[in-house]
Amino acid sequence: MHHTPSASTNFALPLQLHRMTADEFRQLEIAYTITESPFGPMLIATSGKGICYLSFGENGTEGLHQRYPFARIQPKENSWHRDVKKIVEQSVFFGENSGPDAPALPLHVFGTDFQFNVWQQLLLIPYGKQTCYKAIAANVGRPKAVRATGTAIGNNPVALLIPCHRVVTSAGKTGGYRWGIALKTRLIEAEKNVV
DNA sequence: CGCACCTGCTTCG
DNA sequence: CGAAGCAGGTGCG
Repeated sequence: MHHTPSASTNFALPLQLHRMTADEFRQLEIAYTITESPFGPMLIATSGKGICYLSFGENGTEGLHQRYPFARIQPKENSWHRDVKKIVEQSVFFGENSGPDAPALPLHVFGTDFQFNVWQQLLLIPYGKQTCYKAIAANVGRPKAVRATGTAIGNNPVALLIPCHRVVTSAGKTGGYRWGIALKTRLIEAEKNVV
């Protein structure tokens, strides 16, 4: 029913997951852009070390400020923002941008050990595939913590690139989604309609 | 700080 | 449908 996440895939975005230290978390300088995307308004935010926040359907910075309460946050576009925008646009038509010009993107996220482990597992789910919460829980060594895993997935700060939309219930239902179940369904469908 | 209590993108009976 | 199960957050002493 579900697929075991695998590290090898033809559609692998060159993403590097960096863990934010507590110190960095307190001294954060964040630049963000809000732009239109095929999936509605998208907010992209970066620290000095990588993409630290990506959300849909937000037209303000409430969520960003809530996530990084100590950060200095200002609207300012940089090349990482443009790379993300390009990836999201191209992915609709060509799958993940895995060609020779695929930009290597660093992600910079803050979370507990448990959360970080869960998010790392998400990056192993191939484009167009799905797995279930139970499988992720097992993969981080906490087979019974399925519900906690759902919560951790829901707290993923970087939507889409950390593909929490590829996790569905064991029963094959869509499950929940922080940015709305409708969007989750759309993202899953979009990944199906690609060569 | 320590602890009781509550809430979730679940799962199983 | 309810209970199990568990990480994280909150609030109170």
